[in-house]
Amino acid sequence: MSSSAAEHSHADHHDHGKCIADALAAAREICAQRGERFTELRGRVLELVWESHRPIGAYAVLERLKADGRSAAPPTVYRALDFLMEVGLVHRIESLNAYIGCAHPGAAHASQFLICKDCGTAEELESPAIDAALAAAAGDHGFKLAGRVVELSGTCKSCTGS
Amino acid sequence: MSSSAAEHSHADHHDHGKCIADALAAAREICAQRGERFTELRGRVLELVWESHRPIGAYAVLERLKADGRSAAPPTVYRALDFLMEVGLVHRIESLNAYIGCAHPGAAHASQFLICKDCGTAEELESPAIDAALAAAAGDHGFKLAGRVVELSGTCKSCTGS
DNA sequence: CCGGCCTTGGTATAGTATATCGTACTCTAT
DNA sequence: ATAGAGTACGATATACTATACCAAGGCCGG
Ligand SMILES: [Zn+2]
Ligand SMILES: [Zn+2]
Ligand SMILES: [Zn+2]
Ligand SMILES: [Zn+2]
Repeated sequence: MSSSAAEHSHADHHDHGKCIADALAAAREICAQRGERFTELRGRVLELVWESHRPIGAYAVLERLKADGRSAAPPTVYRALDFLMEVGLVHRIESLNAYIGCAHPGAAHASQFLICKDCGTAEELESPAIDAALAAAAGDHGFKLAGRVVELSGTCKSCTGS
Repeated sequence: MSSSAAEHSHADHHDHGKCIADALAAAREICAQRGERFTELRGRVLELVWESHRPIGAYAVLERLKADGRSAAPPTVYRALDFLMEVGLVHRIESLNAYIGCAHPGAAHASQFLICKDCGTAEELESPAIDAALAAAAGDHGFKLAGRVVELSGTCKSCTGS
């Protein structure tokens, strides 16, 4: 396995394997509850998204699928990603055209992302204060709020220190 | 000139021509102050962005440039858009891969967008409350904030009424 | 006028996403 | 079991978005 320098630079250098396994187990659970099929392909794509542990592009997922020896094309991965987003297991980062595993799947939530320009990580927040401010602003303008894209870029704590 | 039904559905059906003229005049002023060259091409691109009066894609701008009889290619429009964003005359909407004229150019500002899924308009806000909430959340996580992408989708006031 | 810098033209290519069609699988109801 | 409906996947083609690169022309300070 390979580990980039950026990955090692992080303070919370958790057990990556457990991290992924937990995400997959939770995903299986959630899909079962919702009566959705958590197929082998979908599981593998989710695993790949979590393995990167930072936002990963659809075509990067595709390459890794091919590296498995599996036959795959763009629609293969986009379908899987669309499904995973639908179920709430994956988020799309609009400003990066990339995807990342949801840190708190299972419950509907409006999240925000802190995207480090140095190490590439994207931390998922669920700040009620931000969401309240967004809802208030929308309400002030008679806007019926449906979707939120909140992506903050800058330098994360770990990268600032070094 | 053409006007779509969606455009007409809006309550604040302002004088479009004046709207564009004002934006161009302000742009000329700002570029002069900053010692930047507001060339014919850049002016035309800004004009086209404002003409659409909702987020417009780079390739849509390109088509309109060609319709002028001008020779143009993708880099032509991307260079102009990059310049206009640099100077703060245009914003990019990440979730749409599109561009829109800045409603309050000249001063640095963090803005948010209310994007109507029905009529396609994108209203630019500058909510201090939202920005404060974002800054607070970033600070809580030791994140040094540099860029903000806040794009809310839903249904605008005009479209909700009808 | 010269030389440097910025702007633009032009071509090629990279990167991201979807349309479409056919096949295989899964589940369910007869 | 078998038929049928619905879903998921394979495969090909294409659309959409963005950048790399080099050449030519315009502007401006010397
Ligand atoms: Zn999430
Ligand atoms: Zn970092
Ligand atoms: Zn603005
Ligand atoms: Zn609307």
